Amino acid sequence: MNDDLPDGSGVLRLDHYWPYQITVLADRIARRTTRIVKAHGLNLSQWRVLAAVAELPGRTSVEVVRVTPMDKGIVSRATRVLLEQGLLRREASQLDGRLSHLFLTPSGLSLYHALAPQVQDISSGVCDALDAAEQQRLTATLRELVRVLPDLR
Amino acid sequence: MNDDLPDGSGVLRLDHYWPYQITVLADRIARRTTRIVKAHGLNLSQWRVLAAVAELPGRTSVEVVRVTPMDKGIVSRATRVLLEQGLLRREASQLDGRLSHLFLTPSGLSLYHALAPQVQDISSGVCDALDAAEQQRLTATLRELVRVLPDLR
DNA sequence: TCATATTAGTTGCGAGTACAACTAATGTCA
DNA sequence: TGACATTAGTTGTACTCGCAACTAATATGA
Repeated sequence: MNDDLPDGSGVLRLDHYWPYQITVLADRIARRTTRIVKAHGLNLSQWRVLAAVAELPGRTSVEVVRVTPMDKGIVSRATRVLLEQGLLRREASQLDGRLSHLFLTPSGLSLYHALAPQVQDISSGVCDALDAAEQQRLTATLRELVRVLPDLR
Repeated sequence: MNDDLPDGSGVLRLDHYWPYQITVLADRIARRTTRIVKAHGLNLSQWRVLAAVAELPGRTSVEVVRVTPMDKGIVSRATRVLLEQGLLRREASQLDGRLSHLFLTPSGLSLYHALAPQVQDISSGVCDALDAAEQQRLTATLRELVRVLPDLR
């Protein structure tokens, strides 16, 4: 992909460089998501923990870290706040005393169901710009990139 | 794109949701880039300013903010450090006393030429996973998404 | 030409993040 | 069994960021 390579002068063309495009997009998505969840008293990390637990109830902190671009320290602090706010509930594992499973409380679930559609609206308008085939290709390609670019943590 | 929609239960499937995939990818790119430039005494913001000025010498701070997912305060601080380190040079505009143009010094340019290939290597290995057509489509689609999802700042 | 609005850039400060050190529980293997 | 390594999760700390307030220069328009 020549778009990814510098021109003759050895200078990186930012707007033709896909890692840079992804960085810009991710920043815009994060700002919009932050704005939405902040209106309900959450920061972005707390929202991500909530969403990860909603997706698969019973996830442990380590599992949240694995599916999420967050440090385990951040997950720990976000979890504590969500527990204090009564949005999350924690159950110590019977099998392994080190870990505990996270679940949404009823109020956590209702907050999640209030927020998730708004967060999805960020992308739904954008998706209209792409036809179905393009969208399909995009997610497939992104999934491949995620697979090929492993996490260094 | 059904992949972007929640399943019947109203729960967002993170790994099928492209904004989330982009967030994960951007995080991995940022961590790797940070690691590379930190070894040369820069943080990520400082590197971004350096790269933006290298791409188009004479850019002002506001122009750097426009092409970059950074707050003007962050750009201001990053610029000051780069000026102090002798990597950047500033020229007050003759036409408008409020703005000044930024240029790389010789040592700034040589640092840029040392770092840029390493930063590019982050993606070049990854690109091998995609054939040329896929890569072409990816950048085109991303450019479209960037266009359609405007910056809120 | 003067009052008002806008823009470029800086700075203060509260909040959030990264990284590493730490505790406690479990796994490994002689 | 017992020494040692690994893993889950927490916490301390320095750094970074986001936002808004601020200064100074330019634009606007009666």
